[in-house]
Amino acid sequence: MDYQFKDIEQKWQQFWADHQTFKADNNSAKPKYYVLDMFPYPSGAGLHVGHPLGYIASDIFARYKRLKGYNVLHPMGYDSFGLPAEQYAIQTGQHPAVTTEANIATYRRQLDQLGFSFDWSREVRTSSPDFYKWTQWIFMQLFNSWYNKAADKAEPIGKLVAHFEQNGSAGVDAVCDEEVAAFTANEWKAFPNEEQQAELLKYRMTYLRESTVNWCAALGTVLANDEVKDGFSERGGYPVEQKKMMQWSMRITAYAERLLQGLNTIDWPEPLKEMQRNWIGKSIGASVKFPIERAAHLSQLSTQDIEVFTTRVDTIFGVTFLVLAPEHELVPALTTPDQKAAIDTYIAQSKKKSELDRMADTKTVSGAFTGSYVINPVNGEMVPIFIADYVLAGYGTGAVMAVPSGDQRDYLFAKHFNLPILPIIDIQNIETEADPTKEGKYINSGFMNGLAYKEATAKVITFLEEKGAGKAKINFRMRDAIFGRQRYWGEPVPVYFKGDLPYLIDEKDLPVVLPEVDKYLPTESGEPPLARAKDWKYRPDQSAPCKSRGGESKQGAGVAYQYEHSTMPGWAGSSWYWYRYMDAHNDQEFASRKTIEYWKDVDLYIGGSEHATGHLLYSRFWNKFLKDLGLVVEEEPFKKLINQGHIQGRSNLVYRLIDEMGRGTNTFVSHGLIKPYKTSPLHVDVNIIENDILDINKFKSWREDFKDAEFILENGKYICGVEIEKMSKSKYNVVNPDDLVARYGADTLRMYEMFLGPLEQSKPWNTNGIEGVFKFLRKFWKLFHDEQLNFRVADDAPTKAELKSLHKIIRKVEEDVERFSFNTSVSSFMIAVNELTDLKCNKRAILQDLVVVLSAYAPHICEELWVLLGNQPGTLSYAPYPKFNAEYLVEDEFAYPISFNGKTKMNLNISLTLEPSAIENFVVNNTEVQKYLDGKTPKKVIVVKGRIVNIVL
RNA sequence: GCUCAGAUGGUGGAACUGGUAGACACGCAGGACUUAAAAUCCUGUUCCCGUUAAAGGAGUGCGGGUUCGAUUCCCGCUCUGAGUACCA
Repeated sequence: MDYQFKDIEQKWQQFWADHQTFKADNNSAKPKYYVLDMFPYPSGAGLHVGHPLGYIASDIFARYKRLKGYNVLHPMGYDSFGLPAEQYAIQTGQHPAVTTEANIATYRRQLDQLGFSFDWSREVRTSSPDFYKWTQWIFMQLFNSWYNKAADKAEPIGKLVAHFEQNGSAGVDAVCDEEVAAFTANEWKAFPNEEQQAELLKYRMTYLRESTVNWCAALGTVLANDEVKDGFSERGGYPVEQKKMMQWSMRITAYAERLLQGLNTIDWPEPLKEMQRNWIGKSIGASVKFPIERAAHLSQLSTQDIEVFTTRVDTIFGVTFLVLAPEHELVPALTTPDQKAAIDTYIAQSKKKSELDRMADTKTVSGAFTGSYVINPVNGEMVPIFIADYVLAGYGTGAVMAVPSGDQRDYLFAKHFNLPILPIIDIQNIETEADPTKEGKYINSGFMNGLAYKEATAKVITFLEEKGAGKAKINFRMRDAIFGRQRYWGEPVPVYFKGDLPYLIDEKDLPVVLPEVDKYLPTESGEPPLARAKDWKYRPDQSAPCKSRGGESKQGAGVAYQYEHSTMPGWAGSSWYWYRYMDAHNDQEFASRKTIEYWKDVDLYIGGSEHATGHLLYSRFWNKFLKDLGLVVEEEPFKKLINQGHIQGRSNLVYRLIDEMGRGTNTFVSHGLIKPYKTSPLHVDVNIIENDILDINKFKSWREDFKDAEFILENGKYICGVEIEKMSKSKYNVVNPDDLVARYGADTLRMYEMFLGPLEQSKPWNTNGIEGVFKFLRKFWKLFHDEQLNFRVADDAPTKAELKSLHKIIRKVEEDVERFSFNTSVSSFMIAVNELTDLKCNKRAILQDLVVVLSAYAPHICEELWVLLGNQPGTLSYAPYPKFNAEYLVEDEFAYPISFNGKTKMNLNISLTLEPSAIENFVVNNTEVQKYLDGKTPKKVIVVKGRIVNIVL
């Protein structure tokens, strides 16, 4: 039979599904290996040809590891909460669950036809109540925990309460809100419960507080920093403004240092680690308090000082002014009556400036004087206070000490406002710009004069600490993550309110299921969509008895409390989902201790780098938290991570001739001939084009108005123009895997996607060349068949040449897969099959091993041939990978390249047993070499055994 | 601006620790088979000069350097892509 990929692929996909061939065992004597893909959001558009790239790579790896004798966990699921389904629901009234279900069905069909070896019995969906029950449960653990800096880990809140009861707030070293109260043990015990709860909320790992959020009015929701790009929402591109709101937050900053340090222990791409480091943004410096000069108008001011953060506390004698962000809370109080007008104007001005303007315009210097002064703690000098929008309210303390001699922004500001610029290091050159040098000795710096950078910094910090005016401090750029979204299609937060205070619902009442609503929009009063749910209230007294506490059932008319109306953000479910795959159907725990101890962590994670500062950071955070509570065993969840590149679209263009009136005609000019004509380019469906040549008939029937189109051809063909851009429907450049599978089969598509180039490289999709892979598979099929296409393999002993081809590929694939170089293995498979075809090899001893080696890449055709070879159906996936034997590759001769001054001129066959001196002798006396030598004696002869001979003339 | 990644034929790419640059494939050209097409097979294909299948020369973004020998290492630059942005 000929290679009937359609029948073969359907048959084996069915077989794998029926026999659960890839079901992983939670208990095995084999070593474990966990291969994970970033699970997709099931969008309505389905998969395009770029999506499976990473899945194909991980599938090859997973299949390879099975052959190598590992117990492989390779699951798949759906990150199925998200905005598009909700937007669609708003437009159509269709429940997001319905849309999501339909989209998942499409995804599943598309994934299935590519022959992935997923263990579908473990499928997860973040929007399913069985799953989000545990997302809510983890939220509850976060609510019930605080971060103990002394232990450097999160601990149950009960431990903190016990401390309060014993010692009051003294001796607590926690990561918490800034304005926590100080109290004794007795005071604590005397607090009413509400006050205790309010105080505890300032310590919890997830907490409620008023924060400035990115509010997107068009989407009716709050966005995370990484969902905002240049002042616009990443999704939809709507304007985003700053707004103060009560919001759930996650105390990820507690883990800043551990998140940073952990990066050194994991095998991730360096650029990705760098992105996380920048995001965490650790800077080591000092905080300094500048006492406010007590001018008459400041008598009412509550605070004594202005605190700044600086990384160059050594330059403090060079401070000639202070700058506050316009939004700084002390600005109104500091402003003197005669400066009030100027300050108000400036604040109004900078408020008007959008985020975008502020970024675009970094050159113009602007600011205003408050009229007030502070005292420099090191020398008692009066320092004027300005406001300017180059200081950001959200970073550090929102105030900086300005050292114009060392900082360029301060320098420009000083020039503009005619403020003094004081050099503080002897070698500083501040003629035209600031000089931030750390070399040289200090001058104009009081007790630091004559010192070098290191001693000076140490000395000034000691001085400030003794005076109580400052201390060494580490500052992080990373902020706590806002955890609430004013949307419908997300996990409900398992919290209800008594007055203003949040309380967790009882664990036995999990999951809090998303209620039905009439519309998926915010209410008229601006409440989130969940506020629309009718009679959606929590009645703690009516909830069923809790067995673990042995409580009694109290039926009756309990008080009804309001649930939290915001839902969790998109990253909630994806921050722990890999644990659920370990034990996907457990209804007692998010995953059992036993399975977690077995699978531990993800050995290989493949996905896009766009998740660097979102999903991948939040996942590490939750993992560390779960580790602190002893719920999981590893500090880092993803041991090794590979970023697959992005597949860009490759658009094809036709060129429509424009007539004298400037109107488009129905004549199209081939790309190579457009120069003399006036044309306008037009996107054309890439699916009616092959090798950039337009199929004219298909073009005519593609769109009604082109049915009478005429063409100006070159060499009888219409050649299209090419442009690389994003893959999108409007550009007609979307290539659907379904079409390619129908035409060439999944095995061809899988191998072609790998053949395209290195996995980690981004590249435009180009279907040109897929034929080469298809031909290869047919050639492979033919090895097992005679001229009449009857299956025929011989049991003869293989020849040396055949064994050499086989063992070359056995070793090559091992090496390539281990270093994720899938493209080079595909080439090597082609070479092997070309060689065996030339050798007319149809020996079972060779072909059977070749089938095993290729099966990771092209599983369907290999399963079919495996059975034709007489093996049990379904055993191929767990067959042992053939053992490489170096003996078959041993050569006794090598064609040494002979080069003169590094230029290769010829090759000479020389025995590999010869030693360098003998080789030199042989080469120099060779008549051909003599010709090149032309009677001269070589200055030097370099011989590298088994590699090269270089003759220096 | 800063950080990171990259640049090799007409195209995708290969060359793993410095050792025959262009493997493998696409495309193109020519040929075989065929009434024709598809499929298949064969030959050629980095560029320049040139021919009897000669013999040369240049060549991995640009300019230097180290080395017997550099796509690979070092220095300086150009361009492309990604991330980030007044971070004190």
